[in-house]
Amino acid sequence: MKQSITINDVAKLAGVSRATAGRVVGNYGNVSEKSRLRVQAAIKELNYSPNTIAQSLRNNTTKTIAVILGNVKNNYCNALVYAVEKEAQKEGYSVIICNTRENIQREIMHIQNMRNRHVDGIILMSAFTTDEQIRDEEKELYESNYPMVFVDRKIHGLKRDVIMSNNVEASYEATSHLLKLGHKNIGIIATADYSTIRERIRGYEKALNEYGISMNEELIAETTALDPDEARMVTGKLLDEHPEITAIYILNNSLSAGVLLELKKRNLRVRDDISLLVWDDEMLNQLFDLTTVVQSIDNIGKVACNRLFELMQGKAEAREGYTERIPAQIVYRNSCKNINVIDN
Amino acid sequence: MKQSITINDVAKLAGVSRATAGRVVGNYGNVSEKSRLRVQAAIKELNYSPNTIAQSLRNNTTKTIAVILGNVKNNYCNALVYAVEKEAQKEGYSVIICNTRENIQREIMHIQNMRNRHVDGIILMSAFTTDEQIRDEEKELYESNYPMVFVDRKIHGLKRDVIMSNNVEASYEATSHLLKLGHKNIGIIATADYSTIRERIRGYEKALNEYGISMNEELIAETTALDPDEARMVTGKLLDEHPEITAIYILNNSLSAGVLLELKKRNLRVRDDISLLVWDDEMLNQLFDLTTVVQSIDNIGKVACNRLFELMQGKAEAREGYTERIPAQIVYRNSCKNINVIDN
DNA sequence: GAAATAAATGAGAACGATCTCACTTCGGTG
DNA sequence: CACCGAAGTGAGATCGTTCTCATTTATTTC
Repeated sequence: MKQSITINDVAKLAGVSRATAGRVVGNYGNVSEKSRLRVQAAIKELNYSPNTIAQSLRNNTTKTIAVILGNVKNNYCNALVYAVEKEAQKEGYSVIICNTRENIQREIMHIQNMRNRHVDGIILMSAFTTDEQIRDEEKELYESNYPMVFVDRKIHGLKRDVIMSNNVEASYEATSHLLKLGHKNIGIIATADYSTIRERIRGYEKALNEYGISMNEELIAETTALDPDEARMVTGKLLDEHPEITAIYILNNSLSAGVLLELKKRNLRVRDDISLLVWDDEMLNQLFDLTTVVQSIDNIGKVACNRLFELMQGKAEAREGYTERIPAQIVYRNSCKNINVIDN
Repeated sequence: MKQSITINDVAKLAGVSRATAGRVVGNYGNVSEKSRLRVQAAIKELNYSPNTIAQSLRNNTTKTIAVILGNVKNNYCNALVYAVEKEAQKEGYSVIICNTRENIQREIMHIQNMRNRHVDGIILMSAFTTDEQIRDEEKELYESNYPMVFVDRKIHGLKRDVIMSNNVEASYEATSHLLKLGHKNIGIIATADYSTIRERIRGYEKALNEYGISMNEELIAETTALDPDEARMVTGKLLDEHPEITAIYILNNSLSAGVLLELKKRNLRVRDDISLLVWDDEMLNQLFDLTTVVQSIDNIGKVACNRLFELMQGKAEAREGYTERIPAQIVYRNSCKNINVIDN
C-alpha cells in the first residue's frame, strides 16, 4: 500500500504548523493571507486530500449509511438502494449494502456489524415476519436510539419510524376495481407473513366487505419466498382447488412471471379467461398490459433517507407508530375484464 | 450519540492494562489464564466490541470494498453486487455501492472518494466507452497500484485485471445458430460504444464471414442507453429501413422489452415473423420463450471479488491484458425459426 | 541457591485529523 | 510610548486501537 500524504506533509511543505494547515483545509479560524496561499499551494502540489478514517475517528461520524435488505436482486430492493444512494450522495454520504437473504440471524449480524463500523444510520427492510419475535438479547439492536429507519415493513411495538406505501388504501382501491367489474372470487398470491402484505390483505378484505362479501381465507395462496417457480406451483394449486376464481390479485413483485407461465400452460388467456391485477413489476406488466399497483419506491427511498438524516442530526426523534405513507398509484391497463351480467 | 465502550473500559474493569486486554481481544501474545478470564468476563459484562474505525486507522485496512457501477437497477449490476457482497461477507468485508449513472465525471468522483475513504479495493464497471479518453490528470486514478478489478468492460491500454464473459466466442456461437437456421440479414440492437459490445459484434462478424457474408454496419442499430423506450424506437427505425431483416440479435439487457413491444405493435410474431436472440434478461426471456445468451454473473462477481482479494493481499499483481473470461451459456428456446429452403 | 530462560505485563508511541489553549505579533488608541 | 484587543500561530491532547519495547515475575536448569 502506497504511503499516503498527510496534513503534516502539507504543513511541512508550506512551512507552517499542522494546526494552521488544518485551519486552511477545514476553512475555519483565522489564517493570514500569506499562510493560506502557501498551504493551498502545498495541497495542490502534493495532491492532498484528508484521510476520511482519521476524520471519522476524531469527529465520531463516518459519513456512511447502511441499507440492510433482503436481496438487491429484487426490484423493489434495488430501486430503493438506487434512490437512497442518490439522495445520500447529495449530502456526501456513502452507502453500504447488506443482503439478509430474508434471514433474521443474518440481519442481526449485519446490524451489529454496521454499528461496530459506526455507520451514521441504518435503513432497514427487515426480514421479520408478523409471527416472529425478537429475542430479548437482540432487542437492544432494534430499540436503541441508534438512528434507524424502517422501510416497507414494520415490526410491531418498536419505537421506530417506518416509511411505506399506503398499503391498505391502495389495496382497497385495487380490489374495489375488480369488484366493480363483477369479480367476486378473487384469488390472492402473496408472501403473507410480512406486515406489508397483511396490510394489503386488510384493504382487500375491507373492499370485499363493502360489497357484502366475507373474505375466504382459502383464496389466499401463500408463497414462502419471492420466487416465480413457487408462485407458479401455488397458482396451479389455487386454480385447481378453486375453479370459481375469476381474478388473481398478486400482492408481491417477482411472482407475476410464475403466474403468467402457469396461465400459459393452462391455456388461460389473461383478461378473457382470468383477470389479473399485480403489485409492482412495472416493467414486465407494461409488456403484458397488466393493471398494476405501482409503488413510488423512489419517493420512499428519498423520504427514508431524509428522515434518517433528521434522526442523525438530532432534529427529530424516533417514536413508536410514526409511519409515513407514500401513496401508490394504480395504473389501469387491460388485464381486468368486466364480467357483470347486463340484465335488462 | 451514545458514549461507546472502549478497550480501556474493559481493561479497567478487568484490572489489567490496555495492552493485556488488547492481547485477549486480538488473541495474540502471552496472557496468563487468570487475566484472560477476567478480561473475557469484562468484555461480556460490558458487551464490548472493538471500534472498527480505530482499527482501520491503526491497521491501515478498512475491511471494505467498493463496487462502482452504472446503476443498481440494472439486472446485470444488481446480480453483480449480490455476488460480490456474498463473497465479501465470507471474508468479513462490507460493500459500498456507487452508481455512476454512466457518467464518467461521477465515476471519477466516486473513485477519488473511495480512495479517500481508504477502501481496501474497488470493483469497477466503468462508464468509459471505446472512444473516450482518460484525461491525463485522472490517469493516476485508473493506473495507480490501488487494488482494482474491472468487470464487464475494459479500458484499453490499462494495467488492470478484467473479468468478463467470453463475449466473442459466445456471440460467435449465437450468431452461428441464426446463420445455420438460414438467417442472413440479422439486425443488431445494442449500446455499441462499450468494449463488451464491440467484442460481441466481433463474434457476430466472425460468424457472418465464415458464412461468406460481410458485415453490414447499417444493420447495427445503436441505442445511447439501456432504455426500453429507446430500444423500441430504434427497432422501429431498423425494421422500416431494412425490411429484409429476418432476425434481431439484442446484445444488451434491458432492451428486449422495447423490442417486443415494437414487434407487438407491428403485429409481428416472435419466431414466425421475426426471430429473436437476446443477451441476458433471463427472467423475461424465459417467459417469452426466447433463446438467450445467459452470462454467469454470479461467477463473474465471485471471481472478481477473489481476484481483488489477491491484489489486496499482494499475492498477485495487476497486469495489462490480464483478462479472465467466464463462459456464457446459450439457452436454446423457441424464438429462432428455421427459414432454410428445402430444395430437392 | 544462583543463573538463565521464559512468560506476563504495562508504559507509551503510532495511525491522521481536529481543536483547545496559550502564546506571539500586529494594528490601533489614548 | 504604553496599552489593549484582535489576528495569527503552534504545541499538545484527543479519538480507540495496536504493537513494540522494556520491565517485572515465574519457571527451569545446573
